[in-house]
Amino acid sequence: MRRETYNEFRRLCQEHNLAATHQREKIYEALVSRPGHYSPEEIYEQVKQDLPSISLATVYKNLKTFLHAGMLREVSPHHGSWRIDANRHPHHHLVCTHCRSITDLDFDSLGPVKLHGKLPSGFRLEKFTIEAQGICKACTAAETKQH
Amino acid sequence: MRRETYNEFRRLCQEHNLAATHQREKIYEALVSRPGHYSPEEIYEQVKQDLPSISLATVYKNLKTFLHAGMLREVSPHHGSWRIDANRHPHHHLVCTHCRSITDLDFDSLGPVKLHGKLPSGFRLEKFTIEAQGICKACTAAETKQH
DNA sequence: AATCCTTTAATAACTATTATCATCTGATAA
DNA sequence: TTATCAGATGATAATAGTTATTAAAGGATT
Repeated sequence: MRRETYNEFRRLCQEHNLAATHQREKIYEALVSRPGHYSPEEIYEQVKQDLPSISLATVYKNLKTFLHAGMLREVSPHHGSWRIDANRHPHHHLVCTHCRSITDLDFDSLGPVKLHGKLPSGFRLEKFTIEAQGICKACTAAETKQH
Repeated sequence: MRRETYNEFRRLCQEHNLAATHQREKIYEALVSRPGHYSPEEIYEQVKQDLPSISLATVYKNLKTFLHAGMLREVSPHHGSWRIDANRHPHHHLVCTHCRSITDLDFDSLGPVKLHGKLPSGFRLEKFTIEAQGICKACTAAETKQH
């Protein structure tokens, strides 16, 4: 691992009161040293090359730990369950990051995406999708009721 | 079901050579008659109120059938596996709808999202996310090689 | 009614994820 | 150094979500 990455990892662990273990180091490295956004399984495979005895559960657990500490983020708020869209008209989505509900937002509510320059060569664009992420009405209500 | 919806359902089935069965009718209705975007399990629960003996597998199978026929769409190309993002700088994503790979796109490559008017009342916006969906370089290459 | 093809329901199988728990590790104090 | 202890790990069981299998039911056509 590059010294810079290593120092950052140590710093982040210290900041969040996490032991900077060998396993965590390699998991972190597997994430930041490569360009894509990988699944736990892929990260596991990568780390296993250095630490053959690591457990998949350790990968999952530490990813959760890192996320919870704010060291990492989820790429998308809607993994985990398959959602179907029966609306054939162009539209956007409002996504509640709390209850994961998804509702439609009129196409005209948002301006078009403007591309500055070009996309990476070789990528064949089909469309831009915009999601408005936040907390829905119901969740906001439930929250304020609690306090 | 509203007559209009029913007719549309019949038409769509005919168009795609699908038997317009009772089960399919109710599944379709469960999707279009309500505002949100539901999971197979939720659709199953809804349909069960009319057809108590329907099987969850039937729901899955017909959702796939509808999708394949183009009668419906998936809300997101990346449900199914959890992806982690270690890039703490603001950025967008390029998503390949074929191999499901996700790579970063510079924040400055795209202009800001413009909101015309207001979002539905009660929704507390955290951020807009933009995804560029399409076919990545590797998949395009693999495709052309085949033909 | 007999035949054929499609669809369905039940359920087994599989994959992704989470929980459990015994063991191990590293830090600190004795 | 050893004893202690909290936290981390690895093995694996448990669960949730999804897909595959298969026997039976339904519907159209002969």
